[in-house]
Parts: sequence; structure tokens; C-alpha cells
Amino acid sequence: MPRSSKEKFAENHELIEATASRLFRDRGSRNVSLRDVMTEVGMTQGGFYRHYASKDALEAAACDYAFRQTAKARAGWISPLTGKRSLDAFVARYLSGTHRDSPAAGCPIAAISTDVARMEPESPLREQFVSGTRDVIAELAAMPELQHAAADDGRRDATAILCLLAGALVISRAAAGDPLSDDVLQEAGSFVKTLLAAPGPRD
Amino acid sequence: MPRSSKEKFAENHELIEATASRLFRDRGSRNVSLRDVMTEVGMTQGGFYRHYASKDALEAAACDYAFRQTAKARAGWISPLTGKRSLDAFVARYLSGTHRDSPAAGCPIAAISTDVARMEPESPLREQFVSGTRDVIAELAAMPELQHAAADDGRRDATAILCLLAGALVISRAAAGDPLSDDVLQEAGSFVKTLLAAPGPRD
DNA sequence: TGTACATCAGTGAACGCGCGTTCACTGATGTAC
DNA sequence: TGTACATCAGTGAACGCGCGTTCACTGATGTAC
Repeated sequence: MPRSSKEKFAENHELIEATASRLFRDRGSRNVSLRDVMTEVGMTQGGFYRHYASKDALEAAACDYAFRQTAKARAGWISPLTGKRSLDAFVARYLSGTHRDSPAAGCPIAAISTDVARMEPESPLREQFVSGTRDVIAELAAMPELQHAAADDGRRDATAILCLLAGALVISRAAAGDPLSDDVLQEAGSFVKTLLAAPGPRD
Repeated sequence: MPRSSKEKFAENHELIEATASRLFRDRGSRNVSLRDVMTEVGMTQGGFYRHYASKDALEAAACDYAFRQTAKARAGWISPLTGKRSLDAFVARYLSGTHRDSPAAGCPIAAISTDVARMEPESPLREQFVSGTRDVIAELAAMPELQHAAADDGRRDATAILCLLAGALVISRAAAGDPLSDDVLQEAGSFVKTLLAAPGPRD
């Protein structure tokens, strides 16, 4: 059944992007073939090139999708006490066993940053990644707990905490199956909690 | 010229390991062929299997080599003021532009943790990686700055700081070429410095 | 010590396989009259 | 509104290529006498 309608085409396009985003975060794009992606979508491999010029182009689109998807998800990460967004709630969700065990649906910074680091200097994937990371830092910096008297609007602390969280998740995933995996999540969480409870601005 | 002497064989073995360790950290083992490794060593690909049973086995050996190499290098990371090892000196070297730009000679946690996370649960690479990571945490926990009155001998702070450092390096590498890359290193370093200057134990 | 022989590190071609990409083709969709 | 035709999303086979691994072979090394 060749030739889909415009609507069906757009639907397939979105599905390819979402599927690739999921598989690439889970296994790494080098370990996922276009055939894997298209089969999961329910199409054959040849049809891919009606949607993207190359696998590289798909990688960039999948990265963008991952940032958009996780940004939406984070909007629902609210404190059970206040019902509002908070750094506490963010940290708890980010360092959860669920997040560790579901890279396919999780933060692209933790999932694909090493792949991005190995790309060519001017690749579209790199640009998407940097843009998405900037947004996450800005989102974190706007959290109430970081709105202290710092001159930089909490950007430094936001950056550092993101590094801590992403680093902890990556190491925890690498150590999966070993007690160290849970330890890392627990200790990183405890460290941030203590930090935020400390009196006064940190600068 | 077939058949090397025992000495030459041991020398070649070490060279294969060191070369693989370097290339795998730099480009990721999936992006490096055995041919790449053996050519760089100065041998042909067929000879590889006299040294290792498979590429998987080489990956584990290369990981172990990376941890041993960087542990030796860190022994020389001393404070310019006191001439002794210190967390300050460690952080400065870890978050340097040199370290960011030389993954091939740098920390394996920052270089290959994502690759390790994608391995089979019981792989030898995973075990080597976990063991090496434990050692780094213990080394950090023994630093004078973390020997405060904490009940856990500074392990929690050591773990958290390692996560922060590794996370910062990985993100900085992914953002290479963009101002964000330097910003991340600088802000993470500043954050840790402020943290260590804060009075009293953190718990 | 010298000699004959077994060992085995390294060579280089070959193997099967999966990959990204191309392409002739199909037939439903969308459009021009 | 109905019809004829151009478009183009999707199919599935084929392409060249590089990969990890195997293997018959070579000849220096190491050993047994």
C-alpha cells in the first residue's frame, strides 16, 4: 500500500522520530540500525529516506525530540507536599531507580552526551544537544531554591547540580547490577539535599 | 617475520592494550576496529587473536589499563603551594581544558561510562569499570579536605564530587566548540571551590 | 655445546554478516480541467 | 461533480563497504637430546 496521505505521512514522521529517540537513548545510535527503527515503526527500511536525508539527520532530530519530551515530563515533577515544582522534587526524580532503569525515556544529557562528544565539531546533533542543555540549565536556575542572592541568578549552582545529577546517573547505569549503582544515586541525592539545607547563599 | 620471542610477545601485548585503551577512550570501542588498533601497533589484524580471545576481552583489558594509567597520573597531581596531593589540585586538573581535550589519556569514567552502561549485565568490562570506579572514590575520600567528622569517612562527599566532576567533563566535551563547554568547566570548578571553603563538616 | 625438531607469534587472504544508502517499481493520493 | 493524470510515500531487492573472526601458512624461537 504505497503513498500515504499528508496526515499519515506526518504521523509516520513523528513516529520515526520518537522511536529513534527512544532506541538511540537506550542503546546508542551506533548500536541501532535504521532497519531496527523502521521495523519498530512498522515500515520497511527503504521508506526512511522519504523522511530524512541520512542517519545523521535523524540523530539530530531524535535528540531534539528527547529534550522536548523530557521537558514536558519534568513539568509534572512536583513536590508531593507543596504541589509545586521544586529542586528537591527534581533531584528525587532525576536520581530515581526508575530514571536509571529507563534511559529510553530519560534525560538525553545522561543518555547520549558521550556519543555527542565523539561527533564531528560542527554536526547538527551537537548543536541540538547544546541548545537543549542550555534550556535545562536555565530551567534549573529558575528553581526557587536557587533564587538566592547570587549575582549570576543561580546559573553557576544550576550548572554544577546538573553536572552532579547527570554524572551520578551515568555512573549508576554503568554500575548497574552492583551495589555501587544504588549507592551512587543515594549518596548524590543525600549530598544535594544537605547542600540545599545549608544556610545562606553559596557564593 | 613470524614468531616473536617471549619478551617481544609481552611487549606487543602491552602495546595492544595501551593502544586500544587510548583509541577506545577517544572514539568509543564501537567506532574503533581491531584493524585500527593493530595497524597503530604496527601489526596485522590476524595476529590479534594470539593476544585476546575477542574484542570484548580487549575492551575489559583496555578499561583496566585506563584506570591503572590514570591512577598513576593522578599521583602527580599535587598542589603548587604545598607540593602535596589535595582535592583542590585534583579538581583543577580534572576540570582543565587539557583533560577535556584529551579523552584518550584521561579518566575512563568520563570517557566510556555510557558504553559500559550499554553492555550486557555480566560483562567483564562492567566488572573492571565498577572496580576501577570504587578505587577512585576511595582515593578521593582519603583526601585531606574530606577527612572531616563525617560518619562515613567522606565517602558520600567523595562520590558526589566524582559525579560532579565526571558529569562536568562529559557535558563539556559534548559542548566542545561552544562557549558552554568552557562555562561548564569553570562553573563546576567554582562551585566545588566554594563548597570546600564553607565552614564545618557537611552532614 | 651443537643439532634436530616442535612450538607458536604473526601474516594476509577469506568467511559470513549487517550496515547505510540507492533505486526501479507500485498504486493511493492529490490536483487540474 | 467527475475524470484523467501527475505526484510521491512506501516497498523490497540490491549496492558496496567494513566489520569480527577464522585459517592455512611461515619461519624464528625455544627445547629435548
